[in-house]
Amino acid sequence: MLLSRLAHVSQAVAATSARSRKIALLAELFRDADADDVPIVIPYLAGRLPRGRLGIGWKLLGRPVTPASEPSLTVREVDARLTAVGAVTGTGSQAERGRLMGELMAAATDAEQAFLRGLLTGEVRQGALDAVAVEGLAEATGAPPADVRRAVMLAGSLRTVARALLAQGPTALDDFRLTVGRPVLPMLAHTAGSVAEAVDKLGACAVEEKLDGIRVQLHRADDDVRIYTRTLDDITDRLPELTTAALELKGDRFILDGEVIALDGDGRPRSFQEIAGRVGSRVDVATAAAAVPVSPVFFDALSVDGRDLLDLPFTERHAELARLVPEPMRVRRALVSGPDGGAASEKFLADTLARGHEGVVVKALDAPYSAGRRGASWLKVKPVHTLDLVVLAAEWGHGRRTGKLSNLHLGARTADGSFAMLGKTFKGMTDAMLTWQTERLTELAIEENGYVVTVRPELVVEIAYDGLQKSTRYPAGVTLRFARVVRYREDKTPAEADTVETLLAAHPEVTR
DNA sequence: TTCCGACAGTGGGGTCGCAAT
DNA sequence: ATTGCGACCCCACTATCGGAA
Repeated sequence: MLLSRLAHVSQAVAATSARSRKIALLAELFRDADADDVPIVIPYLAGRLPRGRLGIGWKLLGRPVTPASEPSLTVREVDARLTAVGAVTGTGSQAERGRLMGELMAAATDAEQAFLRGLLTGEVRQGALDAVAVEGLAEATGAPPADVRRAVMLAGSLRTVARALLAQGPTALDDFRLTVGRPVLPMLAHTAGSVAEAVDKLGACAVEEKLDGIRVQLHRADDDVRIYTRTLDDITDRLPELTTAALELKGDRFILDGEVIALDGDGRPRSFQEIAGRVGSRVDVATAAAAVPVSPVFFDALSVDGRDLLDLPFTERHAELARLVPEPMRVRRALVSGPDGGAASEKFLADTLARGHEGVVVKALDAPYSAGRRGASWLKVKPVHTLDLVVLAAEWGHGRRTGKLSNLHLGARTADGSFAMLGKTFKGMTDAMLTWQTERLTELAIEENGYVVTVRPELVVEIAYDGLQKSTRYPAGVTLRFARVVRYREDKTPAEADTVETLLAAHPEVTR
């Protein structure tokens, strides 16, 4: 199959907003793909490269290359050439990778170049990623969409399922079962405004502490232990503590879901930054482990003794977990229901925060494990802080925000009356807000360089955020975590904006 | 040779708009 | 009305490479 066909379909998919039409377009293409094309075509059309590290980003894509006038590249040739790019390492590799990329781009037409560029920078923007590709695959093969989705969750890979499905037809789906040693996409949570709201929605539920660390899925088959991240990366070698912990459990075949955190001498959780740094260290693991030893804390069991627990209610899965994993290695929880459930869960949240954790996750006791989905039966609740900050600048948006000033640079007042930048945000803006702020900020502009519009610091905006973290990037030495716009405060002047001083005082643990 | 900046690729994430149910 | 998905981009961190010191 020619790459131009992919590029063309991708454009057509991007041009329609109807989900059903996107699915039909993808299905048509999948039907036409050769067996050998399938493992390439499917992920490409889902907006992802089938292999891992390429070492090519916006920089090494380099300057525009004169496009070919006629399409000639096949998807298999593209895949082979990209694989070759990824294989180049060592001294001089950046230049060589850039050169190979340039050659590939020169062989591509204008439309193909645009598609490749999007693929490599992760900006396909066709409004169809994995989930829509799954529907398309179902339509192309006549398999029930729910079964395809489930197979993808269990295989942890769209590509694998696609290949089997197109080669053998719908019966191939029966082979995808939960298997110890093969990771499944983890279940995710929605956000609720308060524990009362969450408990009210879910009925009988467990309120569990939410730990601010790295999500892990632990597999043990006899002496073989594997650890996977949320995106199914194998990080077994980076966390030897977890292998040790897994081998000490009274069972030899299981899959557990949990979080990795690090505790200080007093048993209080260390910062997310420290944990993420530890888990990200893969070259000198011993040194990293000595500096930040981590411990696993589990909250769910997906498989025990070869029994698939995914479809069992949480109550039963947790009973299995409790049988296998001793108390300190499980998250703390409280069972609540009925009219006084609200009060009990509020107290649990307060206690959890007092112990230094992030918040709670409220989980329905009767719900199955919805692998790979943001299930409605898990609701996280975290305290939200707000600040009144001043807009210092804004960046031009992309995609559906093209032509709108989008990403705001946020500043807090300092002692000398100037403003210190604390971070940026593009979240929380409605379309109306985007239009309004583009107009207003253009009026306040004092400088523009094509990307950033610097403005007179006159506009006050209320910002919600989850907490402070240390920063080497910003002058105050801190930045906001998950900042988002709540509303503009036209009733406030910049002189009434919050100060760096009060912000630091509100989060003493960060600078201590 | 060593150091440092830039880039790539991980991890963590909230909210909006639209289509479909 | 509600749900699911994709788009919008943020932060920090580590690893790697290339060029400056």
